[in-house]
Amino acid sequence: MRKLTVKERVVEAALDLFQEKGYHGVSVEELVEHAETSKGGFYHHFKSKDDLLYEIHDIFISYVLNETKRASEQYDSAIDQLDALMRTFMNVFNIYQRHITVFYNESVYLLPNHEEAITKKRTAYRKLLEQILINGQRQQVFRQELSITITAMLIIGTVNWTYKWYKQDGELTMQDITTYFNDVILRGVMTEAGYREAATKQYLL
Amino acid sequence: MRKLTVKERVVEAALDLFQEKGYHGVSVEELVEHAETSKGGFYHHFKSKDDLLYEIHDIFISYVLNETKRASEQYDSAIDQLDALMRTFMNVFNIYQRHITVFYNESVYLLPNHEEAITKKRTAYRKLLEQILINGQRQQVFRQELSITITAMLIIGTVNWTYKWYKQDGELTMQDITTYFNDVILRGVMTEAGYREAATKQYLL
DNA sequence: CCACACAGACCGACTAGTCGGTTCAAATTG
DNA sequence: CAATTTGAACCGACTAGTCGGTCTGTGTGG
Repeated sequence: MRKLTVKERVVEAALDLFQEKGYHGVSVEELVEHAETSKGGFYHHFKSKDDLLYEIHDIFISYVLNETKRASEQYDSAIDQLDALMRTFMNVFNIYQRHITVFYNESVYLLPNHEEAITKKRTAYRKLLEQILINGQRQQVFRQELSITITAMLIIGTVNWTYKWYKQDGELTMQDITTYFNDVILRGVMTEAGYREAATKQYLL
Repeated sequence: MRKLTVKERVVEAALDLFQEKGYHGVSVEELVEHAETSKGGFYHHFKSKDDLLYEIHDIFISYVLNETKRASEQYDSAIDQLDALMRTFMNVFNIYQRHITVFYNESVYLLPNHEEAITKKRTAYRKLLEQILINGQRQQVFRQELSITITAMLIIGTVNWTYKWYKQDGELTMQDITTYFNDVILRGVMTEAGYREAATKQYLL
């Protein structure tokens, strides 16, 4: 385990403190104390307190976006793609839950200054999911009468909300949760043909 | 339309401003200006700025809790109950979307001071939903292998997340959205017997 | 005249960000 | 290889401003 840089220590401290007390509940003073650095050190690496919040967001959203793209490109079947997307997102919880929590709690304060950069990546992610749903309709495995937009929102809502209640040391693992989610969502969106494919591939309980 | 009281004007102003700029993005100064009152007026009605945030939350959660209880008590069938719960929650969006937005965005800052009061009502709501799912399993209309906890979280996540993207003046009405949500979720959780009941009752697309 | 609703000047605590200064390791030079 | 230079990393006292909350005063309806 290599020694952490100051910048990394600051991010670590921020994740712990922001998650607990919120962005506005933690002063830069308190932050640098936990990170075992100083005000000077902090402002050497970050333009502002706001800038730190943005970086935390970007670390996480970039990772999710890349991983999801990579994962879904490995498959042709929309059912496989949807499963991959879900698993990818749920996997990053184990690494990035603190980032996600901080991001969703504080995004109101972040938006005015970094709106463009944020919206871009979030839209890209939504499009990725919507494309999978469209693929599924083309492949006749997802029902034609589905609204792409609303279905996408249902899925995003389901996975995103997990940050509000998932506990890493709880009795449910991310594996379990994803399996359940996939089961309910797939059954909810699939056609008969899709059902047969998913059953064969053991996606259902 | 009767004249609004100072207290009501403050709450109205808070909902508009907090939704846009967040709780910490709005000073009491700015708030009372928008509400066309003064600091004295504000502190005559509220113990603190924090207290206002709590009231906003309580107005909304109390309403949802009562309405949901009332709605689900009207039915014996778990399918009807789940539909009623969904419709109730989605309906309050048209009245309380601003409350909900403020509440979820700022709940981190609210918790330390009002933890007990908040947790109580939120837990009550979750229990209500879980009980409906259990009823459904007893009635053999929801699948036995469902995890009550995870399914409840999927549903709560789906409906709660709506505050992030639903626009009152958008092309989708809350009616449309709820119908889609119900369709996907019901298909996801039901047994064959449940499917026949729901189809008869026109809950599916 | 008194209780209540409200006004707004004021206070004190707190905090984001600055800035002159220090350290130290690596690059440059003679 | 020592002597010297350089500059990035880091420090922390300080500032300028903000903002939640208080307090005294004032008008008003009963």
